Amino acid sequence: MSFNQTRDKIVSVADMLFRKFGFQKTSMDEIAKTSRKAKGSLYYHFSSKEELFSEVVQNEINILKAKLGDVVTNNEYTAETKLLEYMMVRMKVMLHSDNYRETLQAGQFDYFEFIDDIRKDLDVWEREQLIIIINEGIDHGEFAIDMEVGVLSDMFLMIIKGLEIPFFLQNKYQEYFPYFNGMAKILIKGMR
Amino acid sequence: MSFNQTRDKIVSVADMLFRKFGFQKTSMDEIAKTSRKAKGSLYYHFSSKEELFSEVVQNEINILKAKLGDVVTNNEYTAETKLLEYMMVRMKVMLHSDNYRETLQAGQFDYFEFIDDIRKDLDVWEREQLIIIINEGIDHGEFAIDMEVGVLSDMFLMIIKGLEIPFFLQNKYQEYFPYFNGMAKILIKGMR
DNA sequence: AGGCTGACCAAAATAGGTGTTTGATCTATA
DNA sequence: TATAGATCAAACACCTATTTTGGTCAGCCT
Repeated sequence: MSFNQTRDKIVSVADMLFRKFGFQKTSMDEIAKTSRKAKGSLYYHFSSKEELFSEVVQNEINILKAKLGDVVTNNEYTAETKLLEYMMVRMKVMLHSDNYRETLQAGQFDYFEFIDDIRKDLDVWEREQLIIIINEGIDHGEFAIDMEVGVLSDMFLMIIKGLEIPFFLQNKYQEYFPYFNGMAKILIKGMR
Repeated sequence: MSFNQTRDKIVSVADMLFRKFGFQKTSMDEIAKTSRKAKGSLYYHFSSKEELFSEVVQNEINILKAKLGDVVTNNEYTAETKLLEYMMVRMKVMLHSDNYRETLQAGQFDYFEFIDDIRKDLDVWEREQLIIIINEGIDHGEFAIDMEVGVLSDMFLMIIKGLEIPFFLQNKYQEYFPYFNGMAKILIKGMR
């Protein structure tokens, strides 16, 4: 097995186990045994358990970014549709990002501080995407905003992220998701 | 001391201690000693620790209801202003409802199931208030809604409650509150 | 009687000590 | 260079003894 094959194997096994048991309940020993590598090998490729987990989470976030990016750059959509799709796609993809979602509990405990950089990067990136959409909407005369675009973008993010906890950590996804589309429409209508 | 005086003393001491140490870290022994009553007295007035805590929480919720009720019945406000004020007042009052806020962690742990009834009552009540405001807005021609009022009310509640966790449990209140007013305005504008 | 007390109980939480598992390192190997 | 596995200190789980806890009850006081 080549360098990259071994590395990928470790990451995919780690992803599976972290998904199944969570960060703390998954040991490096278990990852080593399941991937049929020695523990030393894991530490040859990753400097720590946290770094390995970070990579797993980063992969999930890259998927999220890719799907959201598709929405933002899809020129068959109006700005309004983009905003709506952005919110819907985000929720749907997040539902399967088990490892990232686990880190949302950060507020309660003090694990996952090491993931803060990743989270902040995502925040900045999403803010940029929303600004792009909103500016596009303003240019096309779809939106008429009387406040700064950056602030508006922040508020959107605040709402979407505010819903992450009840949706995913309190398992209200099934209950609330049917309303989500209607709620997004009101939000967007408020920007016209 | 009369029956009611003793009872009030117990409740106010319990409120103080629960506020300070939380439900689990406050013992009935401590409440008894601090209020200079025998433990038996506590159990003469309240059937259990949970019931005592429930009363403390209920008091906080009654305050919240009173202040929100003032907004809803204030006829100097338009429906739009009522909605805006409702959201603002709710956040501000909630900030001081320490004991109720503690129960928001319910999703993570299994304490506080016994408070579910109280929480559901509040949900129902708030839903009613929002429906009142929205209907008023429709009657006065302020709002033009193309969906059922009950559903719209649910969505409003979902957003407000969704923000409780980041605001209060993740201590983002100071950071996010300045944006809250602007966000509420957009939401409300979406209903015109 | 109604309101309150404090000793009392079983169950739960805690403290202290032991052995195992854990994340991480290091030398050896091919 | 890439992988392996023995090895280490620290964290963790596990057991027992002790304390604390929520809750009860017979009786006291007014």
